[in-house]
Amino acid sequence: MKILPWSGDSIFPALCNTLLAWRKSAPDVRDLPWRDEPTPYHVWISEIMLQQTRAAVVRAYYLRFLDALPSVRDLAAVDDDALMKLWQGLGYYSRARNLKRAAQVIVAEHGGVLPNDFDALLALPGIGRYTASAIASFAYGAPRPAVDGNFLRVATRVTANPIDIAKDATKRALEAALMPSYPSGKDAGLLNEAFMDLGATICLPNGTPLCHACPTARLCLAHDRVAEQDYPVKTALKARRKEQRTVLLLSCGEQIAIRKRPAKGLLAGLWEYPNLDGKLSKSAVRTHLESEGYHVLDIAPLPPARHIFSHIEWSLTGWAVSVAEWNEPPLMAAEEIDGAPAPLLWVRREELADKYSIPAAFGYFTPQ
DNA sequence: AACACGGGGAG
DNA sequence: CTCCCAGTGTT
Repeated sequence: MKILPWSGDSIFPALCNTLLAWRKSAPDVRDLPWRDEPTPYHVWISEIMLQQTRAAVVRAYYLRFLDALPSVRDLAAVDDDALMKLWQGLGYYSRARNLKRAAQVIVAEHGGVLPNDFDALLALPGIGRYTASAIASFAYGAPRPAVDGNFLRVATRVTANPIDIAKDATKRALEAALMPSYPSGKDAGLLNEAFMDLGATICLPNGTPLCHACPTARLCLAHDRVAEQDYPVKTALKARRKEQRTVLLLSCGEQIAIRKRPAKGLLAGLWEYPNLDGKLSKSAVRTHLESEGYHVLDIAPLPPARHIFSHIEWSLTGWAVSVAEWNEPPLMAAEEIDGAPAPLLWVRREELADKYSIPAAFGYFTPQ
């Protein structure tokens, strides 16, 4: 696909002027708490949470997170399980781990304050070009475009540019093309907000964009051609692979068995119910557990479940298994994960809900 | 450049 | 079902 510069790029200065004026013209109709007091810490936390996550979902998480961890130093010292509990349900859990790692760097190397330099921000774990630009503009007034999905959609639509927005080169080129049109100071952040607000409320991704309400409609080339739906152009996503797993809700008296997932990969470091590859029958589950040394008292089927990740689809078969108490420790179902045994942890039900975060993919089986 | 990485809301 | 969201890190 043709690379920038694109003929429509001459629109960019007028686009930025129009969007900035639009953002300033009306009171902020969106109730977004991170806009109330845009300190570097607040902007940072919100921007990380907002990655691939809708603002409506983030709101509650954001408020709870800041209540629990009001400062960079609090974050740098947070307990890992408590951190995951705060993040449970947001997905992309490496964001939370990177948040803590970056906080420790900020305390150690930047006096506990987010750096105001774009390259210094970019060097922190979990902060890429988008987030570095967002922090630099919202919190420090730097004239930098924050190139996210909204920005890419608006920029390519207004200029009717068929460039593939999934390509990294596209993001770089548009960032460079828009940078000269960016103001400094408070307006830098307001202009980035304008791109996001337009993309979120008017220049919509699916269905029909609300061009009748769009401040940039008169200079939008896609609108002029009645071709709004043709933009943005994006390479198709790869098909998901399908996997079958069998989940065991293992109970012994009042205790439930969970185990920690490997530190790398899918749902890294999170707690899960023990589970096995494939779709196992009742008798296969019994045979497996007895070979591990358990005395199985009862096995009952749980409703089948499905969980969709961005790149995997799980079909889950669940069994509620009751096992007899034992006297000799080490009666552990030592499932091999990446060659290393993952011992089971037996916890009381109340403790499970209170302290351990079970990701949604296994949440279907959480006992009531 | 391609892929891994969650979960949910909307059409 | 499909798309995609205020993306980043790894290979």
